Amino acid sequence: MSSKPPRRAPRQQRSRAMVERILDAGLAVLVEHGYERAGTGRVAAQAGVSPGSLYQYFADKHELLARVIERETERLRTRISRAFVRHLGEPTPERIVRANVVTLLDTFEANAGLLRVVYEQLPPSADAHRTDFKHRVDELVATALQLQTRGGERVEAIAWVLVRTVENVAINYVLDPPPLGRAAVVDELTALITAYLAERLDPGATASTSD
Amino acid sequence: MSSKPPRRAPRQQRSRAMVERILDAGLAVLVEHGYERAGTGRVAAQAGVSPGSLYQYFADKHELLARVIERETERLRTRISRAFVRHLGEPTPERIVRANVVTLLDTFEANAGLLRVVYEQLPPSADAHRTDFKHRVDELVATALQLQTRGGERVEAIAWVLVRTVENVAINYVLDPPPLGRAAVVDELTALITAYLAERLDPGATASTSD
Amino acid sequence: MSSKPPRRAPRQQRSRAMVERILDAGLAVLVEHGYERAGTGRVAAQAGVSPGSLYQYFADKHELLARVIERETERLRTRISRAFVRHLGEPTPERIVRANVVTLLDTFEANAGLLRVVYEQLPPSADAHRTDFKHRVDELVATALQLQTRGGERVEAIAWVLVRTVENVAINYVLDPPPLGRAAVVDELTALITAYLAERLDPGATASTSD
Amino acid sequence: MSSKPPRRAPRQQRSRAMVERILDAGLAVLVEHGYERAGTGRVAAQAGVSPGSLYQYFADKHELLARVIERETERLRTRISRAFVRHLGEPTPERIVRANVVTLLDTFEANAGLLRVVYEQLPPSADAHRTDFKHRVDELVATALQLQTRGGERVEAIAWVLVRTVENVAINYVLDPPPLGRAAVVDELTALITAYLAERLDPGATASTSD
DNA sequence: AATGAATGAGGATTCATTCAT
DNA sequence: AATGAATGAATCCTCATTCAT
Repeated sequence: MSSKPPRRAPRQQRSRAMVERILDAGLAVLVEHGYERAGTGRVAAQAGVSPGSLYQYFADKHELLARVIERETERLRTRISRAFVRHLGEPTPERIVRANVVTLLDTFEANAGLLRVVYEQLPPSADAHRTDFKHRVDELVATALQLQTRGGERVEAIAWVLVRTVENVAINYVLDPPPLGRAAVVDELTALITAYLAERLDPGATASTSD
Repeated sequence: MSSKPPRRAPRQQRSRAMVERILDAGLAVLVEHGYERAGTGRVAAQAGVSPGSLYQYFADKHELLARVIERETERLRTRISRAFVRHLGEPTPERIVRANVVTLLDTFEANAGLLRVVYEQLPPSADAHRTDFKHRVDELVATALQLQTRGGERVEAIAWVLVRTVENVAINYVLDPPPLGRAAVVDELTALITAYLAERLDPGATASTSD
Repeated sequence: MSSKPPRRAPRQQRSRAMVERILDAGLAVLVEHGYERAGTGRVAAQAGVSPGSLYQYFADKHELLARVIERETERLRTRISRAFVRHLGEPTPERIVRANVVTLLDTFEANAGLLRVVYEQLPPSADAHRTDFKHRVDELVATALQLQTRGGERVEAIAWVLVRTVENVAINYVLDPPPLGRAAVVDELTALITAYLAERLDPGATASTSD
Repeated sequence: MSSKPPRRAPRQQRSRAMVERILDAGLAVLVEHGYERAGTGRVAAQAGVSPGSLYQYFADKHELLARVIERETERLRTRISRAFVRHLGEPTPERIVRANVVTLLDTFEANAGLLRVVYEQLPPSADAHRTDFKHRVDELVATALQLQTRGGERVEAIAWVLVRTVENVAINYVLDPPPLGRAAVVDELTALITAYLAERLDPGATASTSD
């Protein structure tokens, strides 16, 4: 059905600038008005561009908004990934975990508006990226665990649980801040992860809870 | 925000039945079509009621949908809370945790359609209830921890982190099922919580993080 | 693809009146602005109705315009058919033919605006009716010829040629009037048909009809 | 109506070639997509030219399409006229008529796509040429009749009726083919014309043409 | 002369809401 | 209380046309 002609990839400099302008405007509108109210008209106006111009570069409204979210998501991913690698130099596992928690909270706090849209208003059609993103992080974390430890087969399950745990605690801290103070959240989250990893990756050390 | 005059609460029995019919229809439409496509027309048709009648009981579309979500959320909360209390009779902490994890996954799996809407498509305007819901669960869990242990001041922070952890792991298990198998998820989540609680509530037992 | 819900058939009196108002407006707009410029906005304005109301009764723009044309075509057909039957009482074939020619020119002249749209601007999508209409006339004329004469197998071919001949001469007389005077056109067209029928249906005889 | 300044007639050879390319493209698009969907963008793309270039040679979209139709119409007219003259050498009037009928059907069949556009979708603005075309044919036929016979003053009326008759029968044969077979159509149309001409131009005689 | 990015008015359609019945 | 026809603002998208390069 939808045989829309693919929009031309911007090659000229002016075009590229225009695309950036539109994506910037899309982000602003998305954050200010939410997904449902992010109309093409509003985006065009915000970008100082005519409505028709949007369609020079994006097949329709959904592609435009998907690209906005894709770009921003990618930015976050890059920042977090780099910090992750950097933090591997920390001296103890607890320090590694803590440093990553801090980075995560910082990054999320700096992008609260975007996260609100991404986590609370994305229609299923635009969902693909969030899902893909997490799966890639799963693999990254599983790999890191595998390398760092003599972790067995459970590594994937552990990574999966960890990623979802950290994600949501951090998201909630930003989008629905608890009356706890940031330090407490960092401490608790760090403790949660550290205890879990100690239990799972270094089983001899302590014991399974009670039995 | 909403300066609309509040509609009269239905007192007649017929009215109450009508409200239920509309809420039922709202739920069905929400689950089948998603938030954006949950139009008043569709809800009215599904309820076998005229569009105008909706406004006898709800100020506008958003109040209607918010009430749908409120009602369903409350149902879930009740079910989970009751099970929580029941599970306190389990013999060991690990068994208590595990039983609650299982209940949670069961309940969420049985309401996947609703959860998808609530967790992926809610506009900010309809968001209030998810938040309230979690705050009440926070209190519940904090209280239980307080009673069960000699846990100190950190109880609230622990409860907050725990609730968010469990919530999201369970939600993800239902809405974006991992290639892990249910048993693995139950085991890991149980281990995560148990290790964390042992660490925090029974600090002497194992290692402390940094100190 | 197009699973548009069928519009409700108007049962109330008010609804029926509304449909008529819209169709009247559609005709007026069609005649004044032509098919391409017959926008839903213009039709609604002309009808003194809101744009949305159009869609209460018509699935889309094309259904609306098709219904306008259908209704008018049917009116013309009825008028011409009745006259056709009436004219069978004329004393000679030549008089029958002449009477029908006159009726045709009269009717077409009275609906020149509509005919211009129907014959010069109909997109293929709206074409079905013109075609159906002519096929029905073909059958009517073939039947009449069969009854009136001992005409053999060629009756269908004769009817087909006759219908197209008369149609276009009459249409051209109205839409692109020749510098001939109406009487001359009536005479010639009558002579054309009469000579043809005499030749084909009464092969042994000579030309002249009367006698 | 069109108060736009007339574009300069192309004098350079390259320009002339460009105009031809555009007209060719216009014809292709017109035949493939119909009048309404014959956008300037599509024509430019088909011609391998930029949209802006169109306006170097044509004041607007309508002039462009009108010129396309003008050129094609002229081609048809030329072909038919030449055949007409050639056919005057046939031995009997009936043979002359038949030969022309055959030529007409052949030519129309070979240009069905164009005719569909011209006869079913032309907006009034592009209509002028069809009209002109027929008037010139009228004169041609009237002259021929005048020369061939001692036909009196009615010659013009006869030509007018004849041209419209033949036109529409042929058009219908191509655009909405009857279930008759080509031979039958040729026979009937020939008979129609022959009988009519005999009656009108040779009034004393009987039906058959003889010589 | 040619380009093609940018324009922006225009058009079809939807849908939350109202109100006469 | 209920109805459902009517509303009309809002939305997405197209396309003829222009103009800086």
